[in-house]
Amino acid sequence: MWPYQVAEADNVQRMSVPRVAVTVDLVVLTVREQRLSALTWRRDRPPYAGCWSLPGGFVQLDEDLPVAASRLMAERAGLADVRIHLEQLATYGYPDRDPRQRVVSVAYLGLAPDLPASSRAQVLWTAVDELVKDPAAFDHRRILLDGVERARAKLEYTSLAAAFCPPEFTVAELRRVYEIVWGTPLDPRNFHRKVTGADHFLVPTGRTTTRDGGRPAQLYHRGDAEHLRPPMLRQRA
Amino acid sequence: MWPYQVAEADNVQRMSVPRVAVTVDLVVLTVREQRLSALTWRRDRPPYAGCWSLPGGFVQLDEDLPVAASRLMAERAGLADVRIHLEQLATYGYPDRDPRQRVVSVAYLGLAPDLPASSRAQVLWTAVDELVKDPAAFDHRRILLDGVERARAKLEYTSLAAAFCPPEFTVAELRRVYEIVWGTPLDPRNFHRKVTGADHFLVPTGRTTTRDGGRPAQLYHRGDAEHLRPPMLRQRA
DNA sequence: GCAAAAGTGTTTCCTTTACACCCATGT
DNA sequence: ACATGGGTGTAAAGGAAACACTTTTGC
Repeated sequence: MWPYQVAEADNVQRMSVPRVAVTVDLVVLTVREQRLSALTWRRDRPPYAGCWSLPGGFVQLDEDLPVAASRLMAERAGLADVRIHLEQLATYGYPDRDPRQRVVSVAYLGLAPDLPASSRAQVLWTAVDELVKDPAAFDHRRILLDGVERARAKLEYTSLAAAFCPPEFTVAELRRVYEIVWGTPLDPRNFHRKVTGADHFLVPTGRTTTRDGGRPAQLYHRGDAEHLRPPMLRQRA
Repeated sequence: MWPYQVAEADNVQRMSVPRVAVTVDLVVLTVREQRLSALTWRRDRPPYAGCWSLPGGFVQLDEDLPVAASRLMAERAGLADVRIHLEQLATYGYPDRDPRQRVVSVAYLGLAPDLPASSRAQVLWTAVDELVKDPAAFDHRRILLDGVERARAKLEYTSLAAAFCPPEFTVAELRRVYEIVWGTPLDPRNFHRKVTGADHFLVPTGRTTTRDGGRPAQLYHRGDAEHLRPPMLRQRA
C-alpha cells in the first residue's frame, strides 16, 4: 500500500517514516588555463581531512532544491551574483557514503566561464585531470566524473558550450571549449561553418576583437537555441 | 563553512541538521495496445483522492536508492522477478509538493516490455495520453512527462528501445516501439538497414517468426551496445 | 494466386570531412 | 613584409530519405 495511506493521523505517520539529511553538492566546471577545471573545497578536518570535496551543504526545510543550489553556489562556492548555468545532475544516497550519518545528496552541475579565483582560500579551481588522481572525500570523485561526462555529452547535442564562455566570445573561443572539454582537436574551418550555420546558436554582436591575434574575429553572444540539430558528434573512441 | 565541520560531536550535529522524508517514485513505461503507457496507482484516500499517482514509497534508512527502487517495483508496482531497465530520472523536492510534510522524491524511470496486468487491482497500465488529461496527485504529472521525454530522447542515441521488447523480437516490433514512443511513422526499410547495421545493437537468434504476418522475420535479442552512433534522429518539430 | 509483411537495391540529397586558399589585423 | 589566426570555396566520402522491387510466408 501507498505509505501515505498507512496512517490516518499525520503525527503517527511522521513517527514511522525514516528521515534523512539531504544535501546539495555542486560540480562547477569551467575552462581555465587550457584545462577543464572544477571548483573544490579543501578539507582540513576529518573525515577525509586533506582530501578535496565538492562544495555543498544541507538543504533547508523550506527550501526548494534549485534554490538551495543557488544559495550554496553563493555561500560555499563564493560565486554570488554570477549567472551560471545550473542543472540537476543526479542523486547519490547509498547508506554509508557519509561515515557519520545517512545523507542523501542531490548533485547539481554548474557550467561557468573563466572566473577570478574565489574569495575563499579554501575554495580552489583545480584541473579535473589532477583531481581524479588525488584522494576525494566521500563519493565526490564519482560525482565529479558523472558531471564531467554529462558536460561532455551535452556539448554534442546542445548549445551549452557557450555557458563556458564570457558574455561575448568568438567562434575560436567556443571551439577551444569543445577541444578542451572533449580533449580532441577540431577543424577550425568546419567548426566555424557548423556553429554559425546552426539556427539561434550564436547571435552576432556586430563588434569584433583581435584578442586572439590575427585577423579580427566576430563577437557573438549565446542565442536562445537549446538543442543543436544535427548534433556535433565526438570522434568515437 | 562546510556543515560537517560545524560540530565536532555527532549528536550535536544531528540536532541542527534538517531532516526530511525521502521517497522513490517510479515512472514505469511500456508499449501496449499500440500506445505508450505508464504504471499508475489509483488513489482512494486524501490527499488527491480519485487522482492517479506514480507507484512509490519511502526509502528505508539502510537502503541504497536503486535497491529501494527495485524493492518498490516489486512491492508497489507488482513487478517482482521481472528484469526491467531501471535508471535514475531526477529528484523533486520543492517544499510543499506534499501538503502534509516535506518529502524529497527521487524518481526512477523503468522501461518494460508488454507485461500482463499487475496482480494489484489498484495498479493499472494507462496510456500516457489519457494520464496527462486526468488530474494527478502531487507533481506526478510533471515527473511522468519528464520520464516520457527522457525515454523519447534516449531512443535517439542509445539502444534502449529494446528494453520495451520481449527477450526475442523482430525488427518490425522494434520499429513499432520507436513509432509509438515518438508518435511518428518510420520507413520500415531504412529502419531495418539502420538497426541491423549498427554494431552490437541486435544479435540474431537464428530463429524466425510469422507472428506479425507475412514473410517470416528474423528474431533478435538485445546486443550489448549502449549507444547508437550515429544516432537515429527524430524529425524536428 | 493473392495479400501481407520482410528484406534488398538504387538514386538523390544532405552533412561531414579534408584541405586549398584568401582576408584582415599586429608587429 | 610576414606571421597569425579568421573565414570561404570546393571536392570527395558517408549517411539519410525516398521508393522500386524481390522474397517468403498464410490463406
